[in-house]
Amino acid sequence: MNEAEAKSPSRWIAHLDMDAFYASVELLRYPELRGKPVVVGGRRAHAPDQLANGSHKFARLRDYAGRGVITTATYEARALGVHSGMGLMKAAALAPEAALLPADFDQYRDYSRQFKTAVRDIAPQIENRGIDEIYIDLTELAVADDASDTDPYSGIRDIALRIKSRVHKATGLTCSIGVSPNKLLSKLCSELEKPNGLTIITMADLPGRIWPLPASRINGIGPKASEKLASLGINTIGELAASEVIWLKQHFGPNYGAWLHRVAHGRDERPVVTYSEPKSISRETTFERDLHPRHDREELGKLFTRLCEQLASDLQRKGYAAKTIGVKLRFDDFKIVTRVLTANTWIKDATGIRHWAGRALKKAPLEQKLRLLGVRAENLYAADALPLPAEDMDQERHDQLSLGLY
DNA sequence: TCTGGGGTCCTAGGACCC
DNA sequence: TCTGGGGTCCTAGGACCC
Repeated sequence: MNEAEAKSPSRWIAHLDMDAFYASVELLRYPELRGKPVVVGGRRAHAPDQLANGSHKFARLRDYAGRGVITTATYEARALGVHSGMGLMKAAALAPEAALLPADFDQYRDYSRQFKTAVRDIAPQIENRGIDEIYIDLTELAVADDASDTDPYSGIRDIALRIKSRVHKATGLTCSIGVSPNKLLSKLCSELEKPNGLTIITMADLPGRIWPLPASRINGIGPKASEKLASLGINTIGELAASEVIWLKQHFGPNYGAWLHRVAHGRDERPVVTYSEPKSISRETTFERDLHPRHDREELGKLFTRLCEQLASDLQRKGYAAKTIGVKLRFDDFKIVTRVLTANTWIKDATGIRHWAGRALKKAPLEQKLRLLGVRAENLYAADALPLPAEDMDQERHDQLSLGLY
C-alpha cells in the first residue's frame, strides 16, 4: 500500500445510515415506547388505540396472526433475537410482549425527505440508497477544510459531525456515518459503531478493522455466496483477501471472482451517482391465503386488475410510459416464475397494462396454488418525450409482433 | 401457523441482422 | 452439407439490497 495515498486519500466518501429508521420515527410519535422492544411490520390493521386518558394501547406481537414480516425492530427488540425480514409469527415466540406497530410509509418518506434535505444543506453530492441510506461525496468539502496537526482527520470528522447534528436538529433522529476513501469501505464502517456512530478509516485500517469482519458483511456477498465461501473455508474478509484471484475465479466465475478479490482488498472506484432514472416500477401482493388459478379464478382476477390499476397510477404519477409488462407468480412452495412481454406500443394506462399482463400470464404454468401475484412495467420512458410514437415503429417489427412471434 | 414489497444487476440462450 | 463472428434485442431465472 502506498503510504501517502493511505494518509491522504484522493476521495472522501461517507455512508450515512439512519438508526433503526422506521422504529425510531414511531418512537417520535409514541415516546412512551422508548426503551422498550418495539417492532414495525405486518399488513393487517393493528394501529394503537387512543385511550380516554390520552395514552395508547398497543398491539402485542403475541396477538398477531398472518403472513407479515418485521420491517424494523428497535435495539431493545433486537436484543431479544428478532431482526428485520423475520416472520412475525416466529418473532412472537421470541418477544411476545414487544409492541407491534403497522408500517406507515408515507410518514417514513416524509422523514426521509427531511433528513436528505438537511444533509444537502451541508453536502450536496448525495446518492440515494433507499429510504434510510445515502452516500455522500465529501471530497471537495474536505479539501476546503483544514486538518489540524494533532488529528489528521479532524477536518473530515468535523464535517461528518456537522451532518449528524443537522440531521438530528431537522428530524429528532440519530444516524451513523462511515467515512473512507470509497463506498465499499464506508458502507462497512458505518455499521461499526451503530447506533449514533461515526467511524473514519483509510486503507491503512484495512487489516485491523475490516479484515476481521465476516465476508457476508460486504454488500454483494449474500447468503448463497457466503455459504459457498464458508464451504471453501473462507469466513472473514481477511481470509478472502488472502485467497488467490485465480482460485476465486475458478470457483466463482471470472467476473464475480475478480470482484471478490478486489473488494477484499478494499478497492472500489464507483462514483457517487447523484441522479438516476428508474428501470422498472412494480406492484405485488401476497394473499391472505393461497389461491388456486382455476378454483379462485374470480378473486384472482379482481386482485390482478387492482394491481394493474395501482401500477398504472404509479406510472402516471411518476410520468412514465412502458414498453414491457411482466407478471410474477409465487407458488405455495415459494417457487417464483416470471413472464414478460414487450409490446408494439407505449403502455400508459390500466387497460393497456391489464391487456399485456394478461397475455404474459397466459404463458405461465397455472396448475399450482399461488401465494403471490405481481405486475411490473419495464423499458420505461418519460411519457412526455417518447422516442417513437407507436405508429412510427418499424413496420417489419410491427408485423412480427402482430403475428405473435414474440 | 416460517418467509413482505420495492428495486438493481448479472447470466445465458435464442432470434435476427450484417 | 457445412462453415465465421460481432452486435442487439428479448426472455427467464437468480442473487442481492433496503
